[in-house]
Amino acid sequence: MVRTPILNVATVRRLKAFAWATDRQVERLLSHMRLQYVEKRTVLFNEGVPSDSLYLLVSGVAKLSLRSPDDERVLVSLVAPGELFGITSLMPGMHRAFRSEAFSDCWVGAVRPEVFVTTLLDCPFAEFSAMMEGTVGRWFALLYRYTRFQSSSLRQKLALALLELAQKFGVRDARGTLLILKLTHEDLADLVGASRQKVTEHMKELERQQVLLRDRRRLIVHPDRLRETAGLPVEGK
Amino acid sequence: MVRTPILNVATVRRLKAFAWATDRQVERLLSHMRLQYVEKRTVLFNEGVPSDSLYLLVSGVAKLSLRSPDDERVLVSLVAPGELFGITSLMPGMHRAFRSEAFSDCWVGAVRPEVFVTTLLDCPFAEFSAMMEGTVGRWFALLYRYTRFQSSSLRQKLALALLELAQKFGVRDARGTLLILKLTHEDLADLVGASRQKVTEHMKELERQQVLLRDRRRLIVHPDRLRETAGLPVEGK
DNA sequence: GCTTTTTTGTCACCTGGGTGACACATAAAA
DNA sequence: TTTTATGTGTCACCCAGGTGACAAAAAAGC
Repeated sequence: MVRTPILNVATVRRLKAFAWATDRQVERLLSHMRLQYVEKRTVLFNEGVPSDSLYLLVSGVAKLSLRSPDDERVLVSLVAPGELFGITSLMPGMHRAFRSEAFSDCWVGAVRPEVFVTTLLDCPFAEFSAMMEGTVGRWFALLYRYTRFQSSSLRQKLALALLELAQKFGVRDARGTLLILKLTHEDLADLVGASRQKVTEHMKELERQQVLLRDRRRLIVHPDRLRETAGLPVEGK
Repeated sequence: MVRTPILNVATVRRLKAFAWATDRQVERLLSHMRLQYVEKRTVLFNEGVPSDSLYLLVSGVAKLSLRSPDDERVLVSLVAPGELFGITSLMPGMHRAFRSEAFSDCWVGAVRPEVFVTTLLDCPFAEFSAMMEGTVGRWFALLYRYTRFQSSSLRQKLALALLELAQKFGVRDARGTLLILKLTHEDLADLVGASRQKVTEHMKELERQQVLLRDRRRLIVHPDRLRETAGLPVEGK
């Protein structure tokens, strides 16, 4: 049988979690936290599902991972005791970016993000949440792109990078999405971490496959086809 | 001559920045924002320097980059008008993670992070800042590792990953830093996005070079030497 | 217009790391 | 103990993508 750990202020301090909070705040937070035992290899949440809880790892090791286009698992990070995870729950309506599962047997504490914010910060959740999205939301998107890069071919990386650019700099056009940027192949190479020559080759190929086209030195891309070549799920499919 | 843009509530709304804030809040924020013109290729801030300002890109395109071990520039991201950047300033004492420079001629607005937080959130900066660090700080470290990965060899990626693990799971030991984790080469391979076989080869080699050693199935690493093989600046050098 | 610089396209060649295969070692289960 | 599974070490072979080199095309200066 597994002994339930004691979760009090002293334990939290030892874990070096919530270092900035006062004892009273920690106490209040703990009173709202439900402790659960998660057996090795059990999935705590899956990527893509709505995120309604924030987790504190009390003991054991947790694992964050991602399913790549070619169906491999990318291990994004290992979570140590004392760490908070599942922080997509702090941004409004955001879905889980990664899957979380127990790497070893774990004890985790779960709280509702609203409770977390209001007890520790004394500020309405909706406001804090909007603020987070406005400031770190984009950083999260970057992390997402980079973790995807891990297991992608150059072609896929290019598609991923172009998709991001289309979101930021794209305007609708009769022929697709026009990027209001003059980018050289070298810029793209720096963005995906590849050589200029290979980028040229792949861009030619993408053009041939009608994934994108060029009007003088401006790019016009076709987001759906980019998603396809990037190995992402295509909208409405 | 360059015409100074008008920065008022309407402009901000058009840029879709601070969508969650009220008109009054935006007005107050703008009154504290100093607008500046940044010519193409000019560096706004460098990686490693203290971060004391938060920026809003008003027009043009900005660029975030990183210097890799072998002295190349990794283009991390392009910033579009309406985006906030320089958000390390929202975490206490954090230094700039990336260099920012103008990709094209830009207009940027700069605010002090304290002003930003207190006008938009009505909560003491120190508290918000600590909260940010406690929640998204680790995510930032992840992004940092992944951007470094971009231009690294497998050996360097391994060193980088092991350093992160040493920070999270390491305890001091007579022989170095002991990782209190049982990791297989396959786990490491998933973490750095490589094949199990090559990881085995490189781990053997690192062992031979006394960068790490193994006690049964536990790793003992030497952080300084890891930093060296990862191509990071070594402490106290 | 002409000249200079920057970008693009395309080679041939090299290398780091992926793949499959298989022996050996270690651990867990019976 | 023996059996069975799970890691580790090491091959030989292949391929995506890096490198250098150079010509053609486009932009930018003048």
